[in-house]
Amino acid sequence: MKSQEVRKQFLEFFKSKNHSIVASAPMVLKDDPTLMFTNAGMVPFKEYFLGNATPKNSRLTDTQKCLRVSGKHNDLEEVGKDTYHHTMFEMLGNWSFGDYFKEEAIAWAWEFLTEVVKVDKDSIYVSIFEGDESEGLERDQEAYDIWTKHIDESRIINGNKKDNFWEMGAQGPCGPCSEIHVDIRSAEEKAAVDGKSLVNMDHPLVIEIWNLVFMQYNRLANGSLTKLPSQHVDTGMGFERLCMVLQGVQSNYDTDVFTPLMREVETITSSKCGETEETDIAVRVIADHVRAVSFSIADGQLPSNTGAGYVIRRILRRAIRYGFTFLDTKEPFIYKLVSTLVNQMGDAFPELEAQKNLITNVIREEEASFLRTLDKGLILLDNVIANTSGDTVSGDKAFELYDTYGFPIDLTALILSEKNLKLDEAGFEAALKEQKDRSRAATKVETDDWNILQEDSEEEFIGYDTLEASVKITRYRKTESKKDGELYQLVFNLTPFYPEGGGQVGDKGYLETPSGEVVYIIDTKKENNLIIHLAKNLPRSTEGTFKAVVDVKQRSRTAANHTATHLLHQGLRKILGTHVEQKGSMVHSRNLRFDFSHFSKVTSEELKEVEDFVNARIRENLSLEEQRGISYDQAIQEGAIALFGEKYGDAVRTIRFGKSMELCGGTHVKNTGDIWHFKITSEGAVASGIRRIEAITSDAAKDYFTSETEAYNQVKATLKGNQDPVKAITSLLDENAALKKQVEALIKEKAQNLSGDLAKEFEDIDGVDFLAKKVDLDAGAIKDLAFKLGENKDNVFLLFGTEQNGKALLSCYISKELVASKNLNAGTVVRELGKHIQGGGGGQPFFATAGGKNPAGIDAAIVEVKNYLV
RNA sequence: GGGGGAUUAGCUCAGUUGGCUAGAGCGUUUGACUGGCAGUCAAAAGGCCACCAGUUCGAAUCUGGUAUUCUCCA
Repeated sequence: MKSQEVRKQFLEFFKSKNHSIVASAPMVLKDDPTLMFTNAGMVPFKEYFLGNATPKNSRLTDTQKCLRVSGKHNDLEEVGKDTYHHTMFEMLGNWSFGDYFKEEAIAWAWEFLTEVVKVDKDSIYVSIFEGDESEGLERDQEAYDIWTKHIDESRIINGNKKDNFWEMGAQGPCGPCSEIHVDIRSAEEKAAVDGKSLVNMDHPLVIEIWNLVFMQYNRLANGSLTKLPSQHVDTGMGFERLCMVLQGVQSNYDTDVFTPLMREVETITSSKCGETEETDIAVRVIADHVRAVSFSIADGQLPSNTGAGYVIRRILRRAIRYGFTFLDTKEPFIYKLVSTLVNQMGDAFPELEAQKNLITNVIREEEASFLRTLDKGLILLDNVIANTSGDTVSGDKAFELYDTYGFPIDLTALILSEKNLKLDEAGFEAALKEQKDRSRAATKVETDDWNILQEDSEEEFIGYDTLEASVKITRYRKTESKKDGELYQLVFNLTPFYPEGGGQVGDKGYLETPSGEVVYIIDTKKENNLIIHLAKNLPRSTEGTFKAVVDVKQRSRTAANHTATHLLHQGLRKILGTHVEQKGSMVHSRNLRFDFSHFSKVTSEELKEVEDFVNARIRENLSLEEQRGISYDQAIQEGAIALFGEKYGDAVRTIRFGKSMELCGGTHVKNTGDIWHFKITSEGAVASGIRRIEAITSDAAKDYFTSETEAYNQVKATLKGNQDPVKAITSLLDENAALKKQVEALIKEKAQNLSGDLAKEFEDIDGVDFLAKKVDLDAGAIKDLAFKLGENKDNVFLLFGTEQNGKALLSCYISKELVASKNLNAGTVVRELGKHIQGGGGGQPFFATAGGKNPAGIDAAIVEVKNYLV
C-alpha cells in the first residue's frame, strides 16, 4: 500500500467514526515558551486539554507533521545511523475531548490495524500500564479487560510508569497509555526468539507503532494527582513506521516515503547505497533532513542564527556535512531534492507546492554559505595543525574553530585522524560544557506555581472594543530571571490588553485599585491561549476589582502601523505580483517591519509606487470592516488572505479595508484616514528570496518629515540659499578632493624646499651630515621632513625638537648605513635625551620619537645629542 | 538572551611583541609588442585601515563603546 493511500485510509476510517478531519498544524510554534516545534501529535491541542479553549467537535483526526531534534530517544546526531529515527515525521492521531474513552479507542485501533490495513494479528503485541505504588496508581485493568476482547492474553504486556504512563509536562493532564507493538522479523527469527521479550527493547524490527493515551488525571504543582472532570483520548501512530509494516520492508527508509528522495540523492551525487555503511548513513541523513528543512521553511521558519531558525540551520548543515564528507559533494545539491519532495508530498501538504521556489532558493543559498564556511575552516585548521607541536591538537583550538568559525567538530576529528593526529576530545567537551552553562545561567527563569484566586474557565479578550474595563485577578505567579529580575504574571477574568501575537506587540498600561493604587502592566503575552499580564509588582491586595487601562497612545500608534502593514501587503501584491507572501512582520508603536517573499531588490520606483498606493488608500478614508467568529472556510471563500505557518482555529476574524482582506487577530484603526501618512524608511534582504521593508506612519511620519525638512533647510542655509543643493554639494566634494591633492602636493613641495634649506645647515662631524634643530612643525611633518633629508644619502644624523600644546617632542633620524657602521640607535638616543624633557619614547633604530612634558629641555637635548657622534 | 570572531584598495585577502610614509592577487586605466582579438610585458590610478572615544612619544595593531556581519550555545 502506497504511503499516500495509508494516510488517506486512516483519516477516512476515523471520519467514518464521526471524527472531523483537521489539517496538520504548523510544525513551528509561536506562542509556547516551553517548546519551539510541534514534537508530538497532541501539541496543537494542548489548549483543549488544559481547558483554555474548546474544540468545535469533540472527535478529531489528523496527520500532524512533527519535528524532534532532542530528547532521550532522539538526538539529532543519531538520526540516519539507524533505520527508524527521524527529525521530521508524521503522526496520525484520533482525538476525543471528553467524548469516547478506552472502550472505543482500543476497539477502533484494533479494527483499523487488523481489518482496514490488515496487519497480521499474530505480529501484534499490546502493553498496558501495570500500576505504580509510589504514585498510588493501580494497574489499568479496564484497558486490559477491553484488550482481551480483541487479542489473546499472552500478547498483552505489563508496562511500567516510564513506558506506559504519559504526562504532558511537569504539571497538567496525564494518564495511563496502551501501546501497540508490531514484530516484523522473519519467521525464522520469530521462532528463535520470542517477540514478546523484545518489546520496548529498542529492537529495530519489534517496534511501537501506536500509542493510545487515556487522559484521566491532572498532575498538580505539588506532584499529586487528581481525577480530571472529563476524560480525553490522545493517540499517536508513527506514519513512517506504519508504512514500513504495510509495505513489508524492514526500514522506514525503504518505504516510498523516503525511496524517491534517496534514489535522487544517489543520482545527483553518483553514489550507491549498499556499498559502504557511511554512504548509506549519508544518504539517509540527507533524505531525512531535506524533509524537515523544507517543511519548516514552508511554515515560515527560515534558517537563521537564533532560536528555532538556528535549529533548522543546524539540521540542514548536518546534511551538507554528510554530503561533503561521505558523498564528496563540494557544490550545493540538496536544493535539487525539493522538487522530488514536492511531487511526493505536495498533495497532502499543499503549502509545500505553494512555497516550492522559496524553499529551493533558501536551501541553495544556505548550502553555498555553509560550503564557504567549510572552506575557510579547512584553511584555519591547516594553520592550527601547522602550529601544533606534538601529535595532539588542543580541545581549545578545536573548540575555537567550532564555536567561532562554525567548523564542525567531527570534520576536525576526521581530518586529524587522516593526518595521524589526535584531538583532545575531553578538552573540547569541557569548553563546550562551559559555554552551555554560561548560556543557561544567562537565560534561566524560575517560575513559581500559579496562585489560583478564582476558577474561571476562559479568560475573555475585550480589547477590540474597549481599552478600559473592570477586571478581577483570577490567578498570578512570580517569575525570576537574570535579565528581568522579579516579575509577576497576572491573569484576569476578562481583559482589554492585547497580547503579543501576529507580529503585533503586547499592550502596556496599568491596573488601578479603588483606593487609587496603581500597578503598571509592562507587557502582555499569550501562553497556550492564556493572556498573561506582566507587572513588576503586585497590588497590596489581589482581591476585588481593578480598573484595567490600556496605554492609548501606544495602542493607537500600533494600530495605525498594523493597518498600514495590511495595506502594504496589498500594495506589494498589486505592484510586485501575487508571488509576494508575508513571511513575518513586527508591528510596534514606533515603526513597522514587513518581511515578504520576492526574488529581487525592490527598485526605488517600485517602492515609491507602493508608498503611493498605501497613501492613496489612506486618503480614501476606508472604514474598518471586521468579522468575528466566522468559519475559516468561509473567510477564505470571501477572499481573505491567510498566512502560511500560522495556526488558525475553526472560527477566525477577518479584517477588511476596501479590497484588503486578511485573517488577523490584531488591533486596527477604525478608518485608514487615522494613519495620516505612510513612509517607507528602508528596504533590504533578510535571506535569499526574502525582502524586508521598514516603514513609519502617523506621528512618527510627521516627526520624520519635520526633522528631514529641518535638516534640509539647514543644508540649504549653509549653502547660502543655493537652489540646487545636490549639485552644489557634488561640486563642493569634487573641489574638495582636488584641493586635497593640491595641498598634498604643496606640502611635499614645501618639505622639499625646507629640506633644501636645512641641507645647507648640515654640519660635517667626522664624515656624518649632522643637524640638530628646533622647528615649528607637527610630528607628521617632521617625519616627512626627516625622510626627505635622508633620501639618497647614507650618512645623515638628525634630531628635531618641537613644542606642541605645551608638550615637547624629539624626533631622531639616522641613516640605516650609519646605524650599522657606527652602532647607533635612534631609539636609544631619544630615550636617553628624553630625560631632558621629562618623558620617554622609542621607535626603530633609524627613526624614533620621544615625548615629554618639559619643553624647556628641548634646547639641552639639542646640545647634548652631538655627544653621540664625538 | 549569553559567548566568540570579523570589518584594511572595486573584489578576495596579507599585515609578527604597537614602530619602514599600509601591501599582494584579481579587476580598472594607460602604454608597448601584435595585421586585429586573445595574450605577454611595463606603468599608473585606487585607502578617514567600519565609526566614536581612550591609552601611548607613536595605534590598522591595545582598551571601552557603537554599527554591520559571521558563528556557537540557550
